[in-house]
This record gives sequence, C-alpha cells and structure tokens, in this order.
Amino acid sequence: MDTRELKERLYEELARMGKAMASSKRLELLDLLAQGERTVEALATAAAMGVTNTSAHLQVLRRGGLVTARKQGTHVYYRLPDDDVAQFMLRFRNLARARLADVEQAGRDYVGPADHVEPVTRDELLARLRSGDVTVVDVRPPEEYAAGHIAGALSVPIDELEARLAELPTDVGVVAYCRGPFCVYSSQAVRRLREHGHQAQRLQDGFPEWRLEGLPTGG
Amino acid sequence: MDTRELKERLYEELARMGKAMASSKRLELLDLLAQGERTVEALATAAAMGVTNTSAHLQVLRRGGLVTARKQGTHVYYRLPDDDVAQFMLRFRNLARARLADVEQAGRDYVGPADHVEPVTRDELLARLRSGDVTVVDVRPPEEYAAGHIAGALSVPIDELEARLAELPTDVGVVAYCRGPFCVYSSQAVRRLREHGHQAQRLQDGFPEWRLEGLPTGG
DNA sequence: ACACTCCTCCAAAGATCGCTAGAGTGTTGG
DNA sequence: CCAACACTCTAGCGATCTTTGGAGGAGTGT
Repeated sequence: MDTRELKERLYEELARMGKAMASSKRLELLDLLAQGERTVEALATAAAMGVTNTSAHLQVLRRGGLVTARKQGTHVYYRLPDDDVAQFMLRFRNLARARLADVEQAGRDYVGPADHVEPVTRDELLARLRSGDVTVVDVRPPEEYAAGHIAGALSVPIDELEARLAELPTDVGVVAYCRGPFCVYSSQAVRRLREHGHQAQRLQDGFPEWRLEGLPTGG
Repeated sequence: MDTRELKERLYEELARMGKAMASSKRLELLDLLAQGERTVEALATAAAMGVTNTSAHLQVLRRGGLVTARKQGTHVYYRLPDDDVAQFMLRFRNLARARLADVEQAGRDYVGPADHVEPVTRDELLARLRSGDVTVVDVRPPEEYAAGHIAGALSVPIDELEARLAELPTDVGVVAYCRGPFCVYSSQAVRRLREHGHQAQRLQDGFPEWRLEGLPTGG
C-alpha cells in the first residue's frame, strides 16, 4: 500500500472523532451526557429531537469514541466513556468561547442578561461550604442530581423553585448551579430568588467542572 | 426570539469549531501548521492537494477559529493563532489515539514497524543535552527547522541524511525528532542511521510537544 | 503601465450528511 | 407464545460539503 494512502487513512481515522463534534445536535447530546448517563429516549426528549435521529447521532458519537453504551433490559444507557473525554469536551467549549466571539455572544443571548453580581468561584464556594455560610441548590432536573451533585447541595429543580421558596433561607446566601456556563437554569433561579428577597448568586460554570476538579461530590 | 432557537443557535456556533476538525484534509493542514506558519501554496504542496481546495479548507479553519492569516506581499501566511489552539490539537490527537484503536493502528501502519529500542523521553533528552552526551538532529524540512527547533539541534532534512552521514558522530548517541508521533521522518532516520552503524534513537513525539512543555528552543 | 504571481471568489458536479418513516431485533411481562 | 416497548437498521429525499476549473482582485517587479 502506498505511503500517501496510509497517511490519508490515518487522518481519515482521526477525522472520525472530529466529525463526531461537527454537529450542533451531537454537541447538545454530549452536553447532556456530561451530566450523567441517559437512555436514548431521555436524550431525544431533552434535546427535542426524534428517537430515530437521536439514535443515529449517538452511533456517530460512538464510532468517534466520544460515548459508550450499556444495555440494561430494554433500555440502552449512553454516557461519556471516561473523565478524559469529559475534560476534553470542557476544553473544547472553552476554546470555542475564547476563539469565536459569536459563541460567547450566542451564549449570552441564550442564558440571558448577566447578573449584576459576579458568579461565585468554585474555591470560594468550597470555603463557604466548609464554614457553613451558604445554602447550595442544584436546579437541574432530578435525574441529573441523582447521577451526581455537589456535596451538601439541595435538589430544587427549576420548575419547583417558586413552590419551594420557603425551604430556602433568606438570612444566609444561596448559591445555585446547573449544567455549566451555557445552561439557563441557574441564571433563571438567581433572578427569581432575588425577586423574592433572597441573597442569591450563581456558581461559576456547573457540576461537570466541579467534579473534574476533584471537589467533593455526593450522589 | 424563541428560547429553543437561541439554544440551537449557540450549539450551531459551537459546531463551527467542530466542523473545522471534521475533515482529514483539514487535520493534515493543522498538523503542518503546528510546525509553524506557511503560505497557502506551501500547504497545498505539502498536503498534495490543489491550491483552490486548500484555500477553501483554510477558510473553514479560519471561521472555526483554529487558524489565523497574515498577508505579506502577495503571500498569505496561515498559522495557529496561539498556544491554546496548538495544545488543544495535541490533546485531540492524544484522545483519538487513546479512544480509537483504529487511529493507533493506522498510525503504526503509516509510521512503519516500531523500533526495537524505546523512544527517548523529553526529560531524558533534556538531561543528555545538558551533559553534552548526545547529538540531536531535526529531520524535518528546513523551513520547519527555521520556524523553531530544539535548542542545539542540527538541521538534517531526511532527504539529505544519507549524504550527510559523515557529520554525525558514531561514538555519541544520535537522537532524531520530527513533527510528532505520526510523522515518519524520525523513524526513517533512525532506521537508516542504524544501518550505518550509528547509535540512533527517536525522540518521543515531536517538536510541538517539546515547545509547548516550555523546554528550550532555538530558531 | 504591463505582465506575473498568489490567493480568493464563483459556479457546477459529485459525494456525503441529516432527517423521517417504516421495518426489524431483542427484551420484558403477561 | 404473544403483546408491548426500546432501540437500531434501511431506504430515500433534500441539504450541505468537497473538489475542480475559471474569473477576478491585490501586490510585486520591470
């Protein structure tokens, strides 16, 4: 076999992983999977796409090495294979934010107006958790909380927030977190909490970043 | 504008960077650019593709934020924008090697049979460079050597190796390096050097990895 | 001004991808 | 064994991407 052919073959194989990241739908699925494993149907619902189509995209991701599947009963659970992949996807997103102004802009447009207050850094939240000087709320859907959450966090899905305001203190600061910097939940939560007189702040980034930094988790 | 639409828009923007990495040709161009900046024509020649097509691929890379261009006279020089991108591309390749067995296999098929001897690690080479106990040869094309090389390395392009064997010692070990783990030059060089009685070894990975670790360079 | 070089833009053909619907596979539970 | 369910596979259409050739613009040297 020709040298040029072998080289082409090598880059073709590498491109399998690149192609896996080359679709908005697949990136959305990866973001969901960064929160924990999920079935095809759950992913399809969460990403507002057909099951057949979702399955096809997941095959592309699987052939690209970015997800693995586990079959249990009639369900197939997909997930990120290991932390290297999870970390890589975070770096990908951060690089895109840094290099492409339109990404940053689209993120702001989607998440909504920036808070007047700065988000809490992970280190700061960790310190406040240790001193008991904070209430942390996980505003993601319950399945994602169940798959893993910040140690000591309370699960208050964004849908239930208004109904459960009484559970949250008004004298101690509340910090809300969700999936990551491009997730609307924690921003919405902070806005609503403030409207009801709580001292609310948003956590910098989301749960995957917390976990991958080796900070304490539960679940 | 609808929330769902804004989210779709965000992921569409992110996918621009993904799409940039979704083609074997573009990955090959990125590998070349990791060695230093180059004109469109030089890239086209090196990657064995037409100038028009190369230009089109470079536009995709530029819109994806993975390259920038600089115009000088009639030439346009493309390059990786910063070390974050260079580092990211290394991580991409390493992840692909780790997760996709076919990548690793295609790499072996292309580079040729593994040496009987282990490659030299960067730390080991650094130590031997400091003690003067080694001759380092850069077997990449001269332009790439000129754009940056390991401090103290000798430029001996692979094409000229046989003719310039006399310049290389037989009593001191010779370490050859090139573009990276999927580059054939250093493997070929080691094979030929050994046939002529030199104590030759290959450096682990290539110049970009050396530079990005902050090790001493010249150029 | 002129020819020349390098590169990008445009247009068209061919290949690939994305999505949908319907059939098929495998598992669970009655 | 059958029905129900979750998922994958196949086929087909339209949309997008890749590649090529040719025209056009920008810069250089005579």
